[in-house]
Amino acid sequence: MPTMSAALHPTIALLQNNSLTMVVQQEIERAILAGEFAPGAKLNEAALALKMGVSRGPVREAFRMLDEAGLVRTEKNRGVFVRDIPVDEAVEIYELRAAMEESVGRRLALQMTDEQRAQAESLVHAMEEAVGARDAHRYHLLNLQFHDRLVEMAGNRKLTAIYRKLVNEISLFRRINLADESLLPASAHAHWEMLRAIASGQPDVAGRAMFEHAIQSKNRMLDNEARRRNGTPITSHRS
Amino acid sequence: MPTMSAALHPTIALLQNNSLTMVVQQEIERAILAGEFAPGAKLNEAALALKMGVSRGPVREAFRMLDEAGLVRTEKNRGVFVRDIPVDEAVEIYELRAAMEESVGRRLALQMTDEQRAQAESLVHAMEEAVGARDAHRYHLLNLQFHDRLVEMAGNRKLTAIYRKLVNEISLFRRINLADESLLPASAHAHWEMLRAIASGQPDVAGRAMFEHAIQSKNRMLDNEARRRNGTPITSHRS
DNA sequence: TTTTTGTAGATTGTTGACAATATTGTCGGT
DNA sequence: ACCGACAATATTGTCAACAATCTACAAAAA
Repeated sequence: MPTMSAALHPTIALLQNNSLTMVVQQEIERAILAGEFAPGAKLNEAALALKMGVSRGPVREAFRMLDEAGLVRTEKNRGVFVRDIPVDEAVEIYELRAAMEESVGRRLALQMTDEQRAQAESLVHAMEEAVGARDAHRYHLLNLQFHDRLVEMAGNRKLTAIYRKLVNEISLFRRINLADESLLPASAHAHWEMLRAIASGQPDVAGRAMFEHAIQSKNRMLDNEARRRNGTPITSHRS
Repeated sequence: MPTMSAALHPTIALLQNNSLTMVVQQEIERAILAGEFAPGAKLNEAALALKMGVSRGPVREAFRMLDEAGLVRTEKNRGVFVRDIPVDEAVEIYELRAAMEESVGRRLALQMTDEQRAQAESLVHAMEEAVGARDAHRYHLLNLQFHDRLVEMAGNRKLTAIYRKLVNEISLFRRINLADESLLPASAHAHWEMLRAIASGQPDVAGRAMFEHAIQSKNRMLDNEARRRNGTPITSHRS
């Protein structure tokens, strides 16, 4: 019997490369990021194992991975809980992400290809369409994708991997953080500005643009947080 | 009976917070970073479990944590191996670290206290003593400590945690990377320059100083790598 | 009422056994 | 000597059972 390419049998390749631990880890991570487990919620080993049709061993191993990745927190003899990111840590993540995006901007100013720029521009176009359709959710997804692609284009895989982990963690912070629709047009415009800064070929300009954009994102988050604490009065937005 | 602070009973607190998995994870991590397991070496579950007097369960859970932390790599049905960082990934880590240190420099220029500066200066003094004693190993440790402290002083715990993971990973890259003694005096001088740039209070100057220092560290690594491939001719050093 | 104590149930921590897979060694054949 | 097939061994993947710990609730004491 001739050996056939595993690519032709995706299900076989799946089982060959993915241990139960990996499958369980990905499924729990997906569920957490999808909001199916709220931040602070307790994850029950036996219940999860039963639901996924495996024993507790793989579930426990998956828990250790998710803990190291920062998505859950483990308390000895008490269990694991979906992490609830405190505000100060969210601020730290936003600021660290800003520094990383600044670095990305500098790099892209020097090396972004025409094809890459076209790809990024098509994403902003799609964002504008989402704005026109008043589809804040779709806009949010495209926004995430836009930044992810830029980071990826910088070509530093380690940076990309860490950036994605940070994005995952920040998504655990107050999921009710959808920008209100009135801000979307300005946000779309800001993305054109970033691409223009990158296209200028000046690393400092591009880096500064991406940094400032990320800091504004942090400030919006802080505004939302303050509004929430004060009983949601509609305040003016920071610069 | 009044509840007593756990801090008064350190041994009790130790057992309460450390599961076997945690102990095993820390011990394996220590052994890897100490070079007791060479990069690429296979880690045998049963052997490790036997040596540490536990069953394979906690060892497997520790493996998943170390995998997520980037210290080992897991191949299904084949086992886990100490990661051997390829050159291109080492370059990525150095460049990412440079971006992070630039961010640290900027922040420190604005917020470093006199006490913190004195602490940093005392570390550089100790480094100069190590130079005088021709103690390259001690110099190396102080160098690591100096940068770690600066990063910590920036006050972003997330950044600090990720920085330390990067330092751990880079230590898996060609452990025979000790700088030759002739370079040490210049290196010590460079650290004074960084502190001076921070003390200037100008974020751009301080950030630039720390970035350049990190990039030089990357270039030294690349020089060593090239020398190794060419059969160790003594080349001139990059700027 | 409030606090404490004790017990039953549930949950996590750990272990050893079994199944699945990979690695090593052996034996003919060429 | 070299190569492939096949058995023997070792190692990893998974599971189910047992031990340790925590939680909830009720009874007893202050």
